[in-house]
Amino acid sequence: MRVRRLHDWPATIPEARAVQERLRPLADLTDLGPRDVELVAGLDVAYAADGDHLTAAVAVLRVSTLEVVERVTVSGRVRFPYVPGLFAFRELPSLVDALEKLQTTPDLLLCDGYGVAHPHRFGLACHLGVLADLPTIGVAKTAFIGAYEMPAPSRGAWSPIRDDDETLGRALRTRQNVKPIFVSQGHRMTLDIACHHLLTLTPKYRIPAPLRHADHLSRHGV
DNA sequence: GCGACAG
DNA sequence: ATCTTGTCGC
Repeated sequence: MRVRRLHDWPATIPEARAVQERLRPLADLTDLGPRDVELVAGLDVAYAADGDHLTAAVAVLRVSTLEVVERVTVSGRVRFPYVPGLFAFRELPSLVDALEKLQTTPDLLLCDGYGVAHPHRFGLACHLGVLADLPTIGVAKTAFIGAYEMPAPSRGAWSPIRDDDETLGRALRTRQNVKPIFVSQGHRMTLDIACHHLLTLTPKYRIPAPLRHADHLSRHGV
């Protein structure tokens, strides 16, 4: 699939911040998303022990069966340090390369990290959604910004992630008695519908199937 | 000013 | 993210 080139990859923190400010208005948080979602892609990046090389992976699954229909891997190098709030500039360059190798076009992208629940309301999921021009959901494994209360122990239970008077996402329990995942909107997807999709994509483990496959693919290959 | 801080 | 063993629970 094709990915829009809306900017060069910045090398400094001020440049990266400027890119976020410029792209933020392009993220759509009101669109309900596609009526039918058949193919969902999970994206993840694994780092080599040397801290310089990395592997970006994309796994596309058919929602109805959760079978993997396509896998793509790309090896690259770290181009940006890990800075909370600028995480996208570390992983997106290689993830975009991987997406461009994809033969199929997913209906929805699941990102490892936050979307709008971000210090400047433009996390990796929003960023990738704008560049790929596709609906995206941010799925994080640990809390970042905002406050939340632990949801009830049953699968499907959730509680809002809030920052003062705004709701930034949800702590969603995808498995009974297992700590929740942190969901936030990326692009062209409602928070409510996002959680709906995520529960469908998480029949057995804590992490949604597309992201589990991408994780394994990025570090073990296949 | 200090600490915290997606992966 | 990555470096790492055993162990509790469904």
